[in-house]
Amino acid sequence: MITHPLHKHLSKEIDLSKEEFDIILEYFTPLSFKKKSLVITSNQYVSDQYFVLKGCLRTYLLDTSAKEHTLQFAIENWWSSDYISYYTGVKSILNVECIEDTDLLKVKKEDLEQLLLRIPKLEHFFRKQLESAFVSFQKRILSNLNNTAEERYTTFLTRYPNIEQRVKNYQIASYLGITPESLSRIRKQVK
Amino acid sequence: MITHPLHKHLSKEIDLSKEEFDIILEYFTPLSFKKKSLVITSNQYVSDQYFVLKGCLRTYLLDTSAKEHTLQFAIENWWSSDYISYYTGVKSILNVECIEDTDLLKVKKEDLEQLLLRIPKLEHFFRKQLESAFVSFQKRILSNLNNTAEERYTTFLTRYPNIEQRVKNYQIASYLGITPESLSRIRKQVK
DNA sequence: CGTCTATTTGAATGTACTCAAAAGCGGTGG
DNA sequence: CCACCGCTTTTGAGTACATTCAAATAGACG
Repeated sequence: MITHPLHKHLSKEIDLSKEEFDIILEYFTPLSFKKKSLVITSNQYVSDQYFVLKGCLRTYLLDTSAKEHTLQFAIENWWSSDYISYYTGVKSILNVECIEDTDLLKVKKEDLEQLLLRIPKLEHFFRKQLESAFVSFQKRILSNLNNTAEERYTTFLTRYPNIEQRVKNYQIASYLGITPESLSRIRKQVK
Repeated sequence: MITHPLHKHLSKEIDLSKEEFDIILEYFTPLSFKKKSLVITSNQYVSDQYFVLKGCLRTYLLDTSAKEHTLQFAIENWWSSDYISYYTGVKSILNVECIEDTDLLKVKKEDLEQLLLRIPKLEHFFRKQLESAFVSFQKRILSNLNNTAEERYTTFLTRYPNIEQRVKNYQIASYLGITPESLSRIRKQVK
């Protein structure tokens, strides 16, 4: 019987014995953050990624006029990081903040690469993970090109179910690329 | 001395002997297309991806009002497919057309997966490939959220250098998410 | 209960869009 | 080589829609 959330999550793609999973788990460090604290800030070299056990993260860009542009939300069983920095080695331009009190599992890039060598099945998992992340970002670009803000909003609600209660509307607006006022008017229409 | 374009391309990430590359090459089928022909059309199951030897491809979505939305261009040494269909197994929604007479190397998904087992280094290559594709799509989303159409246009020109001569402006407009008329006015500004 | 933050509403502004027409460009055939 | 045709780009005018700014309302939290 699989009880650990990360074990459950990995099991969607690969079979792992209790023993294998225990090895994996040793590579991860549990961390707890209070609401509003920042897990990643801009202008750093990011060498970790995070698995969300409980809570909710938001990844956003702060532009030159101090406006926030939300790239991604991450709830339970999602992964998060500044992947631009993580993968390419440049300094981060993104911030990752906790929208709620949040429990994370952190893993260092180097450690993960080692772990992938030790447990090759995991490499398969992370390739699949990347594939689906790639696909969902492609879909988002198509949605930006093809759909109105109202359509994107309803798509958002189905993609992040039950997230309205957890996330501020102005944060959703900044994900959709519109102002809070525009989202407010869209929400009035939708009803 | 490495002469084959695909060998050169793979060598940016991994070392391959002539013998190894010859094995790899057997998995690929050369194809030639005339300008304006479609490599992939919507409503199919896509099980191949393509490496561009010569020419230029454009991947686009045709919406309900018959407008085209360009997801990607692919010139020499780029890969192309409908990756949403390829990775998730759903029917394609995208079209891939040849903007010029184009020479491709085609590889079947099943064959590629086999090949990855046979030559594990290649798996590393394709993971890296996915990572950088993922990163560039994240950047594009951020750019859509953060930048004006004019900024996105100049970014586009640096990301696809020397492509202006090869691609119609209305196709660039459909990549940027604006009308050809708007792009025309932007181009007038930029000068 | 009061304060701070988030959301809604309204009015004015601006930016990108649509539609229509003209100009430019490239390829083909006479 | 030139003239024509089709396609692309540009230009202009009117329109629609999202934005900004400001103010009012609603909600959350100590």
